[in-house]
Amino acid sequence: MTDQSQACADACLVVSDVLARVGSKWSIMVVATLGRRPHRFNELKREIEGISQRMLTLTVRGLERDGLIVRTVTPTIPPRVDYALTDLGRSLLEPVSALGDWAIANRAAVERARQTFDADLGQS
Amino acid sequence: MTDQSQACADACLVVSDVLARVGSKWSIMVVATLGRRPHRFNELKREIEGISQRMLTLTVRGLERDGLIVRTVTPTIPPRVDYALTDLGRSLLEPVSALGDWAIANRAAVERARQTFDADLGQS
DNA sequence: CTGCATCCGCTACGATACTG
DNA sequence: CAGTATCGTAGCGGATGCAG
Repeated sequence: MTDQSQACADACLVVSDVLARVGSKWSIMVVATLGRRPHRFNELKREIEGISQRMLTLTVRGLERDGLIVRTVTPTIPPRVDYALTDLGRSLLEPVSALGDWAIANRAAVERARQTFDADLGQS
Repeated sequence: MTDQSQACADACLVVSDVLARVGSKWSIMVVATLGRRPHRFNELKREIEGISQRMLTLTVRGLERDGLIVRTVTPTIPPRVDYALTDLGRSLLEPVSALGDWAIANRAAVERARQTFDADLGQS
């Protein structure tokens, strides 16, 4: 392995680590939803259509563990739990938005590439 | 679902789609490696330590399908296959680098948050 | 050298039911 | 309301062997 690839491997491990969390199916939706305003557990569940209660729990746990969101418990009856972005979470929103802009700007190109690829596959 | 969350869901689906590809364990490494210069199949395999042949094949197929990399076959004996970024792939490198910078800049904060979280878990 | 096919374990995920 | 627990399944990903 070259020095250059070693340096890349080092950086890539960190980046992969972040991407493993941010890139997981639901994390980005939770972060984006909380980016608008804080939400309660079931508010998140309702707004993020299709997510199961289990996955929402696991997702917010992971995000909280990484310090991207905070979980505020109000021990009333019924209990109330609010989730909100931390400063760290908000700072993540910026590069993620950049990636989001890329995705939206190039969605057509990607879609075309896929159709071409799949079509050529049929000819082989 | 509100109009706002509907608009988010729409955008998030696209973003998730991109992240599902880019965020997969090996894709970013392949893109980053090809970002430096084109590589042959086994060059990639050697530089990206830990990747299995199967996953490298699947990863480059996926990236090729999405139009992010090109696969050039030279039918000699032994056969030679080169992979390189497309313009689309290079344009992706920019927002991904931004995310990479964030990851590197905040790796310590995330690591600290995790340790704190895990420590508090033991107390509960 | 570059891949594809097969087998197989593992874990992520969804559905459901139960608790404080 | 906000979870936890359990179970079943499906797909990811590694190891190996074969082919062009």
